[in-house]
This record gives sequence, C-alpha cells and structure tokens, in this order.
Amino acid sequence: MRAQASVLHLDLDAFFAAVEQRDKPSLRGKPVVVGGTGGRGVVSTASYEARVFGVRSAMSTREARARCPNAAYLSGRFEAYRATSQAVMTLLRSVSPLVEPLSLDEAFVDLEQAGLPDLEVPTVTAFAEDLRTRVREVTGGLTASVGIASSKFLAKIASDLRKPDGLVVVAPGTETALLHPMHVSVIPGVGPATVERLRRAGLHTVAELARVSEEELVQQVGRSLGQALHQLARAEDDRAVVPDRETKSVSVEGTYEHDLTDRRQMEAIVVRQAGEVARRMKANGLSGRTVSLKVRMYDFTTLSRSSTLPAPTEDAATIARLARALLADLDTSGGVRLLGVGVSGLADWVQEDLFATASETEDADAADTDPGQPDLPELLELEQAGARPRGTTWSPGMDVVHDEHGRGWVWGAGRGVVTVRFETAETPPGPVRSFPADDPALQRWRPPVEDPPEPQ
DNA sequence: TCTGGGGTCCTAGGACCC
DNA sequence: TCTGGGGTCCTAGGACCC
Repeated sequence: MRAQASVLHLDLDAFFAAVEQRDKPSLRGKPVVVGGTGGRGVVSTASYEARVFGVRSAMSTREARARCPNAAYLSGRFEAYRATSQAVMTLLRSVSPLVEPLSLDEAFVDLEQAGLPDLEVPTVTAFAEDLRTRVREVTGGLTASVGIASSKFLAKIASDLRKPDGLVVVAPGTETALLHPMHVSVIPGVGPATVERLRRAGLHTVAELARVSEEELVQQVGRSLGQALHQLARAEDDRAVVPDRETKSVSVEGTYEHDLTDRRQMEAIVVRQAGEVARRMKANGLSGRTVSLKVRMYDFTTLSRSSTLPAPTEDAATIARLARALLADLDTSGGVRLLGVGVSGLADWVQEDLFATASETEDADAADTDPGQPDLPELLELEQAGARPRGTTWSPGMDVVHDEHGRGWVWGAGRGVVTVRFETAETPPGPVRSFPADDPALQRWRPPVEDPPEPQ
C-alpha cells in the first residue's frame, strides 16, 4: 500500500455490447447481449438495458432469451473489440509508461510515472476525469469506470463502485473503512467455492476476515489464498504494476451443439485445433514443450491429458500427433461436448527459426499443411550418416541415446506417444517430431531387441 | 435441452536426484 | 538392505477471472 493514491484501474463499461451499440445506432438504448448464440451458448456481455431484465455474464443464452426475448443477440466481432481496446491501451501508454492490461477492457496504470505535479486527491481526480473524456474520444463514445487508490487491490474495487461511467478515488488512510463492511466476495480470487468455505467458518465480511489469524485462514482455504486474504483484509497490497506480462499458454477449444461420438470426427477436430494453436504461436513467435488435450464429457466431467516434449515446438503436425495420441487413450463412449488443444511451457524463442535457412523454413511450412503423414527426412539423413541408437531397446520414458560419434537420438515417451529429436555435436538440436507409439513409421528406427540377460 | 472461450494460478502426488 | 529430507519436474484437477 502506497502513501498516495497512485494506482489507477480503468474498466470499459459493458465493453462488447457498447462496441456493438456504437457501430449500429439502431441498437443504442436497447438491450444487447453478446455471446454464444447456439443452443449451448453463454452470455459474454449484456448491455445495461439488458441487465435490467436480469441478464448477466456467464448466464446461458437460453436463460437470457427467456428473461429478455426482445434483446439483440450477437455472437461478437472480436476484430472490432481488439481494435477498440488497442486504441484505449495506446492512450493509457501515452499518459504513463507503466500500463498493465488485464484483458481487452481493463488495465492498471501507475500514476507515479505519469508526470503529474503531485499525487494529491484533487490532482488525480482531475487527471482521471480528463482521461475518461479522452477514452470517449478515442473509442467513439465508449464510457469507462475508473478507480484510483493506494494499491491495485483497492483501485480495482473502487472502479466497481460507481459503474457505469463512474470515478472513485479512495483517499489514503480510508482504505480499511471502505473495505471492512464489504462481503468477502469483493476480493479478487474469492469465488463461489471460497465463499462457501469461508461461510462455513462463519466468515462473511472483510472485517471478519481481518480478525482471523493467518494460520486459521491458511487452514481453511490453503496456503497461498490464505496468506493473500490475511493481507488483503488489512488492505495490505504492494503488488507492482507490471507491463508486458508474458504469455504462458495458447489454446483453442470448442463446445459442440450435439455431443460427439464419432472418434474420426473427434480426431479431425483435434487436428484442426492443433493447426490453429500452431498458427497463433507462430504469429506471436512462441514455441512450447507441453501439449494438452481437454475433453468435457456429456455429463460435464472434464478431463485433461498432457505430454511434454524434450524441446519446444510450434509445429502443427507435431502438436496434432501428440493431441491425437492423448485422445486415443481416453474412453469417449457416452459422448463428448467439448474438445480443446493447448500448448504450455512456452519458450519466448523459436528454436528452428534461429538457424533456419529460407528453404528450411519452406520445408517447415510444407509439413504444416500435411498434419496426417509423418515425414522424417532429418532422421533418414542421420541414419544414412551412420547414427544408430545403441545397445538398448526403446521403452517409454527413455531419454537420450548417443552413438559412438556423439550423435544423439532423443526418445521421450509416455501414454502411447514417442517423441524423436536428432542432434549431433556440430549442430543445434533439430526439430522435434512425435508419433503414436504404434505408428509404423517408427519401426525402422526402433533399435533391435537385445537378448535377455541370463537369469542367475 | 442448464453450464463459452481464453487465460492464470494453485495444489497434490509421484518420479527422480542429491 | 534401514531410514530421511529437500528440490525439481511432470501430470491432473480445480478455482477463478474477464
């Protein structure tokens, strides 16, 4: 907590719906609901006119239609939202170098770096009113709610207090007086499950939280959250405004109108999703080691399976093969409502691009268009150069096998997946390729079976 | 014919290593 | 031929946020 109110939180009001009303004047003043419009859709954003009817974010679209049949139901135009968000973030960065976006419609701004004459309440209040005016200008009329306080935590709470189109500045020294009467659910990170656990412990308000020892909170809700609650209940929060937070994962998922039962159709979907993940990774210069498959069953139970490669990849065919192999190990009888593919364990460098020539890059692109058929020219080359895995039989979990020339084959494996990479003493690690363990393409490289040892 | 999609963070258990 | 402990990595699941 700082001595002055120098953390600003800005939140665009009913953002997606507001962009739609801006771009389509006939929708202004009318209920607008943006979200999934299919049978299994949910509401992403409801305009304030729709909220009057009880429509809320995360509500099923079916229920929203029942409550507000006359609203306009739209599936969303993310290019427009991104462009509008970009305009706002650019504006914020022009007033302070320390801007931390939380999503398309939200950001923290550190006012200590904003060059204000001072950080007294009247000064930051005037600054925020001017900023809100400029947000309206650069967005074509969208309103923003702003909170300013001595910490991120309180700035975010403050921006919520006078939505929409509001401004709240929390004067230093008044933080706990504001906070203590509030319900525990105002604390970011306290959702329905935690509210219930705290309720069972007799804790409802922030003031009640503040009277409990850290040990007891940790016992109730776990170490990390317990420690956080102990501090936040006292308005203690020294988290910095951090610009440029790094991406940790990239994923694509889809829920289908009718449960999927055809394995071949599921495989085709997973391969397509892997291609989309790879495309987005390449567009952002990312590569990663862990490929995950997410499956939501007909009864909403959700399974995840993952497999970690020895080196990062952004190759569509590699991601697709791993995802398919993970799917192969799951029992999907009964039907599947959601499938998803993701990559995590990201490196911020793209291994192959560091060394690739123009023609090698073309080869990589060509492989992307052919996710079904494994192609192993690198391994063939290595084989022809005399490299062999030596003296051992492949088994799941085996790591690196070197030949007498120091050439290595990486065999990482598990859950029916074999991952292969070649490297030599002279070259950097080559591309990673992965296959289902029973893929016939692997057979030619599988080392000969050793004679079993003599029993003693 | 309840219950999205894109993320982040945390927990817990097992393997493995020192 | 018994007994630990800590650290790291990986996996699976879950809570939460917008």
